[in-house]
Amino acid sequence: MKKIIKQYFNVAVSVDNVVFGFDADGLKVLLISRGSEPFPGSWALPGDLISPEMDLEYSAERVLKQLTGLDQLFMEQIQTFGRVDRHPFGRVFTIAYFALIKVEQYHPQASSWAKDVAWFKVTEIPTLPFDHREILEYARRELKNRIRTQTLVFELLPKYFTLTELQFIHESILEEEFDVRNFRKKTLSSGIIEETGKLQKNVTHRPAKLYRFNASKAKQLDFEGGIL
Amino acid sequence: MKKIIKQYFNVAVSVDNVVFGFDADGLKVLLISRGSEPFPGSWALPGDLISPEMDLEYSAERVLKQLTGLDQLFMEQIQTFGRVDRHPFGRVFTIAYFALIKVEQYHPQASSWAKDVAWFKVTEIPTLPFDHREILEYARRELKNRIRTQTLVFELLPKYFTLTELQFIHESILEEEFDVRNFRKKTLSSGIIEETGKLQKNVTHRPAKLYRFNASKAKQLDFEGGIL
DNA sequence: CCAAAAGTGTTTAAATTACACCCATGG
DNA sequence: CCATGGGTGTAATTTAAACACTTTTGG
Repeated sequence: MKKIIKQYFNVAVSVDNVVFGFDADGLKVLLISRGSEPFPGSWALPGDLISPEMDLEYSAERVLKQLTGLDQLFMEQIQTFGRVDRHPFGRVFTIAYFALIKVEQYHPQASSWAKDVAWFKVTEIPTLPFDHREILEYARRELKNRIRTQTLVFELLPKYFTLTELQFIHESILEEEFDVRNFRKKTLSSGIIEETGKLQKNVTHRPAKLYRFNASKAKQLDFEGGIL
Repeated sequence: MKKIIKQYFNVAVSVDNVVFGFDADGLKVLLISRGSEPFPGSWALPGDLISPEMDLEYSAERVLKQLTGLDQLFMEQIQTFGRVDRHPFGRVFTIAYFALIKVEQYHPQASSWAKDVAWFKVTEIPTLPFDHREILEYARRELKNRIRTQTLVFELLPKYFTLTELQFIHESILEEEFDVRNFRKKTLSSGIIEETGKLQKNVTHRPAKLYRFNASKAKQLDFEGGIL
């Protein structure tokens, strides 16, 4: 028993969060500027070693909150990365999560050892330490899959949104274009988004109708897949 | 740095493998009878603590080989489980993998601390220790998803198989029935399975044609999804 | 000749794709 | 009145679903 502890209970576990956000110029990822070893000064996924006393799910939320102030986000586990040499301090397994955020409604702020925090377009990511690049690419693929098979696109949109935004977000994530009329027909016929009667304000063109996701209708219809 | 080591490098990581097999009476899972603490004598998923010197992927293969003799199987990571109290010896994160096996072509044998090894129908699983029940159910759901989105059903079938077997395996995994004619139309039209000219032998009814998966054709067609 | 599973086509309904013009607003 | 993005319908094609009888073999 003592031998077992010595032989096996000597590794560490971390979580790394891939936080996706969405705004007028497309899909973004939240990175922090590291203020401690290893790799101080470099942009990286908000992640940290986790303490043995907390459940895994909760640890992921806590790390994110500690580094960025973000809380109460939609989060799901994606994959664990365990290459022997992925961390310079020793053997660290990292469990990657992704989180989806309504950019307008939260204001991430660096805290703890994070010196800064910023959104980066997914097409303009700087060099990342550890295997964070690999984790990010994996997360992007998973987001593609899950946007098609789960009803989670609304986690990225504000409460009121236009169909054009809904289409643009799908196009950004799936890296594919859709026909405007077919897209509208399909999404509206799902029965899970509804008109609000409101219109866009202060736009220099015909104002678009604002829609909202009807979660209770979705539940009632047993709607669980993607909207496309 | 020393503090960090003391504070974080004191947990363990294990892998647990959910090995799916398929034969005439349906979908099976391979379990071992545990010959060591904790839970000696109980049936469990073949899994074990892993050593800090090996890559994660390789650890999963190695644990499976050590306990059951099985090697060179198709394996994929599914999810990591990290409830604080899931292991009585301390904080153990476990990374679950699933493996798919052609039952006819391998003969699992208990070794190391596994005292026995046996196939159990997925509908007749005994009580399992740790959170193995939860892991198994998660693996079944993942298998359902992946059978529809990846070309992996052939990992469970022998080299030569009948279309009835192909249909039965889909029905077993997806827990859903399909129309014979529609099933055959769809699978054959995929272009990735081919007749071999061979027939079943020693059956007490009209012998079925034997087909085989044409992997190079699949690659050529960029066929990546499920066959249904 | 019987039992048991293999094998085979057509019709209907539903979903997907392709495609082009007018509308409402602010400046 | 112009620029900008919002908004709309129909026909053609493809895909999915429903459905019942004949064939081949071994015993």
